[in-house]
Amino acid sequence: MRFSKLFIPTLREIPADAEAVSHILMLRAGYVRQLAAGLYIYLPLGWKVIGKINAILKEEMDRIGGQEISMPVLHPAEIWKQTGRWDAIGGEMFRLKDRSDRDLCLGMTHEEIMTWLASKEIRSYRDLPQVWYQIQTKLRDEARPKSGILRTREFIMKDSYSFDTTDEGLNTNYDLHAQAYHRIFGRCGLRFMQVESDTGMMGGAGAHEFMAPSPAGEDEVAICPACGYAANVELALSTPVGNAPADWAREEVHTPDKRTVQEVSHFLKVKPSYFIKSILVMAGPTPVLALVRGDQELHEKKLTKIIGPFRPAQKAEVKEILGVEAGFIGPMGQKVRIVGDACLKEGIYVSGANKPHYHLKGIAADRDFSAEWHDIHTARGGDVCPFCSGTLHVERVIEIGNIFKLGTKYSEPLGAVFLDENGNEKAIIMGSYGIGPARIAAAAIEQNNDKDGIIWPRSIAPFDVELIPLNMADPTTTATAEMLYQALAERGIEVLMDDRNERAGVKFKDADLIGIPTQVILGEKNLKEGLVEIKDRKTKETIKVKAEEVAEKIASLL
RNA sequence: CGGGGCGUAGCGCAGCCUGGCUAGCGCACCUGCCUUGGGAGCAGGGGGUCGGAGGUUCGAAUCCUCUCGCCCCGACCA
Repeated sequence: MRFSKLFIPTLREIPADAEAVSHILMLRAGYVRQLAAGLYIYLPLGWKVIGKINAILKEEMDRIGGQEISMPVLHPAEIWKQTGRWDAIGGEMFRLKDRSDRDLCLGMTHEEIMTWLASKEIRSYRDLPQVWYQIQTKLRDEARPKSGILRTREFIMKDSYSFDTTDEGLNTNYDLHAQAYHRIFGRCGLRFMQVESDTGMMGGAGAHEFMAPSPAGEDEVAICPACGYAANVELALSTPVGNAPADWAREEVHTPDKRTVQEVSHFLKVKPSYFIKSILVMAGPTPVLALVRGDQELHEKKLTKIIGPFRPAQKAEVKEILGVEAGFIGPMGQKVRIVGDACLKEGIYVSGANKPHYHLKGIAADRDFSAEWHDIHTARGGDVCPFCSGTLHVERVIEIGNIFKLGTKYSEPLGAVFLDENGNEKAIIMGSYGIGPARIAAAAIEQNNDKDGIIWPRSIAPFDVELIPLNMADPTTTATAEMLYQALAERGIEVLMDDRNERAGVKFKDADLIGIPTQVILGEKNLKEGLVEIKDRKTKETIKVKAEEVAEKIASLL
C-alpha cells in the first residue's frame, strides 16, 4: 500500500486523555480514535493488526477442532432469565426493549446462546463432542472503562465453547484450548504466563487465566520461580515469612488510645508482624471475627469463599457484639465464629485485650484462643511459596485470555441434554474459553516499544516492510522504490511505501512511530552506488544491500 | 457509585484567582518560494466565541447555579 493513499493520521503530541503507553502510541501512530468513553474506532492500521491477530486465532482454533460460527449480539431476555443471569447481573448488562416491549439485552458473553443452540440441536452422545467458536462483538456497560483499548464497553472477543459427554471429555477440550492459547500468544510475540484463576460466579471445576506482564495491567499474579506455581493474587496461596521466635510471658499491657496496629506497634516497639489484627465482619446477620497478622492484609475474596458474602461491621456493632470498642478487640474468649489466617497458628503474638486501652502480649493459638484456620491474607512478593518454599514474587499483568470449566451450570437450566449409550438423559458438560484480540494488540505494544514508538512483533504488524524513499524529487529514488515495491509484493511481502512528498525526518519519525518491524531506506547517496539500507526497527541495526538483492534478502529475514 | 482533575482552533496549551480594548501561543492546515538522511526555512493566509443552559453585572472565557462530557484513583468486573 501507498502511504499517501492510506489514512494514517499520526500525532506529534501526546493526547491529553491518554495515560497507558499502548493507548498513547495507538493514538499517536494513527491506529485508533476514541468515539466516547470505552468506545473506539479502529483506523486502517489498527484494523489490519486486529485482522492479523484474528487470523492466528482462527488457525489455532481450527487446529483443535473448533468450528467457527456467528451468533447475534442482540439477545432475547428469556434465555438469560432461564440461567438466572438476567437478575444476577447488575448494571453491567445493556438492556433494551423492542417495539413490542419485549426485553432484550446486548450480549456480554455467549454462554446462554451457545447453550441454547446446543439444547435445540444436540440429541445423542453421538453428536458430541462439539467445539464452537466465534469472533464477535461483546458489550458491557463497564463501571469504569480505562486504559484505552484495554477496558472498553464494546469489544471483540474470540469465545469458544466445548460440549462433552463426560468430565474426561471436558478436560481434553480444556487442555486443547490451553495448548492452543499457548501457541496463539506465542505466535503473537507476547511474553505471557498461564495462572490459576478464580472461578468466581462462574463456579465449576477450575479456571486459568493467560496473563501478559505489563505495568498497564489491572491484575496481579503471584509467581514462584522455583516450582512454577503461578496464580492470580485473588486466590494465590502464600506463607508470610515467619517471625523470629518471641518468648514473651503472657501479660496485659496498657496501650492508652493506641488502636491501630501501626500505633500499638510503635508504642510497644514490637514489629507489626507480631500482631494479630482482629476484624469483625457481618456475613448477613452472623458476625465473624477474621484474624490476620498485623503486617498482612485480609483478602476479602478468600474470606468470602469460606463464610459467604460479608461486609465490615460498623463500630457500634463491634461494641455490641464483642463488648469492646474497635481497636482493642482480640480473639480470646470470644464466642463468635473465628476464622484465622493459617500463619497465625505458629508463634507468639500481641492482640487487643478485649478491654479498652489494653493489649495482650504473649498469646499463642490453641493455648489462648482457637479458630478455623485458612489462608485469608493477600499474597505479597517475598512471601514463601506454599508448595516448594521458594520465594514468591508478584507481578502486574494484563489478562489476555481465560479458560473455564463450566460443567453443567448452563446446560442444566437451559435443558441442553443428550442421551448416553444406555439411553439415560444427561446434561452436557461444558467449557468456555475467551481471548480479547484488542488486548493482545495492546499488550504487544506495552511489551514492545521505545521512545520513538511501537515495535510490532512481525506476526501481527500491519505490514511486513516499510519502504522509505527519502527524496521523492529524485527520479532514481522513486524508480528504485517502485521496483522494490513490485519485487517485494511478488514475494507476498506486505509493503507500506511512504510515497508522500515529505522530508526525510518526517518519514523517519512516522516510520518509527508506526512500528513496522523492517524499514527499507532509499537515500540518494547510497543509490549512487546501487545500495539501499535495511533497518531493523527494534535493534536499529542497518545493513546495506544492493537494490536488486533487497527482496531476496528480506524474504530470508522474515 | 465514592474521591480527584480537566473541558478555550484539528492537537498541545496560556489567559480565569484579581471580570474591561479586536481571545493568545506552539504545532498542524492553505498559498508561494525554497528544501529533501531524523518532525526544515522565509513570506502570506484561513480557522475558535471559550462544552451546554441559566444567572449576577454597564460588561463574563473569567464570578454563581445547574447540566453534559472526558481522564485518573477506588469500588465493581459473570
